[in-house]
Amino acid sequence: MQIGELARSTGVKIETIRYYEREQLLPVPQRTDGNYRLYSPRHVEQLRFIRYCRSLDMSLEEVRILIGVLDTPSGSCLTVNALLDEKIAEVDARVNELHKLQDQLRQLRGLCQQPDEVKTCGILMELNRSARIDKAQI
Amino acid sequence: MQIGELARSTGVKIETIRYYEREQLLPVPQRTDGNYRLYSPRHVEQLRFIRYCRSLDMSLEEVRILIGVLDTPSGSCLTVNALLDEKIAEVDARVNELHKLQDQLRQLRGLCQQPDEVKTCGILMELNRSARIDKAQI
DNA sequence: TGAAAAGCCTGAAGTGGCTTCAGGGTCAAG
DNA sequence: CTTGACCCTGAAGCCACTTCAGGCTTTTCA
Ligand SMILES: [Zn+2]
Ligand SMILES: [Zn+2]
Ligand SMILES: [Zn+2]
Ligand SMILES: [Zn+2]
Repeated sequence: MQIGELARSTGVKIETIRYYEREQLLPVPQRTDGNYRLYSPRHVEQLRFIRYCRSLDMSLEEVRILIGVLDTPSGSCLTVNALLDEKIAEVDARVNELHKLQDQLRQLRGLCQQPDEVKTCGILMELNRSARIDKAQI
Repeated sequence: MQIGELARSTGVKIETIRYYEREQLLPVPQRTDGNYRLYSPRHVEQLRFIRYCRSLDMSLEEVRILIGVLDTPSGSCLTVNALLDEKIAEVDARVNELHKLQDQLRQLRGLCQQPDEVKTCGILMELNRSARIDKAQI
C-alpha cells in the first residue's frame, strides 16, 4: 500500500503521514525500488490509533507515551489512567472558561442592536471601558 | 514610562509588548537618548484593549480590525457586530465539541477502575477498538 | 514510442502567538 | 568604578501541521 492509498483510507493527509514518520510516531515503512513508501496493515492501525487519540485532544507527546505503553503489554496501566485524569481536568477547566466567555460575548453583543456610528456603538464603548478596569489575564 | 513599568502595570510580559509593536498592534513609542522605549498613557490604554480582546478569544488579526474600526469613529459598527456574531458561533461550536469530548473521556476512564496490566486494561483495549472503527476526523 | 499526467520524493519555510536565547548596551547605587 | 537592574536586537524555538520549490518514478493513452 502506497502513501496515497493510506491517506485515502484513513482521511489523513500525505504530508501529515510523512510528518508522523519524522516524529517517530509511525514505524519507518519499507520502500519500493523507486523509493516509494510501502505500508502494511500495521501502519493503518497505528495511524488510526494516533488520529483517534488526537480527536480526544491528546498531544502528539501524549500519543507517543500511549504507544510506548502499548508496546510493553506486561507493564501497569497507571500511566494511562493518570494521563486521562489530567486530560479530563484540562477539558473541564476549558469548558468552564468557555462558558464564561459565552456569557461575556453575548452580553457584549446585546449592547448594539441597531448598528450605528462607531463612536456611539455600545459594543466599542464597553470594550474600551472593560479594558480600562480589566483585571483578568489570559 | 519605560517598558518594564508598562509590563508591571498591565501584567503583560516585556517580550510580548515588543512583539505587539513588531506586529503593529501598538504605536511605535518614543525613545530616550539611550534608546529605551518611552510609553504614554495612550499606550497603556491600547495594550489593555488588546489584552481584553485576547481574553475574549479574539485573534490578533481580529484585534487589528477592531483597532482600525476605533480609529474611524464616524464609520459604521457593522464590522464589529459581524465579528462578534462569528466569534459567538465559534465558541458555541467549540463548547459543543468539548462536551462530547468530556463524555468520551469519562466513559473511557471508567473502563479501568482497578489499574492492572496493560494488556488487559479496558482503556487501552477500547482505544484500539475505537480507532479501528473510528470515522470522525479532527 | 514518447509525452503528458498522476503520483511520489526531499528539505526548507510558513502558520499564530508568543517565549527563549545569545550577545550585547545603558544607567543608578554603593 | 564596578555591580546589578534594566534595556536593546535579531534569531530561533514551541506545536501540529501545511505549503512550497524543485525534482524523480510510474502509469496512461495517442
Ligand atoms: Zn455546558
Ligand atoms: Zn454598534
Ligand atoms: Zn455531555
Ligand atoms: Zn487499566
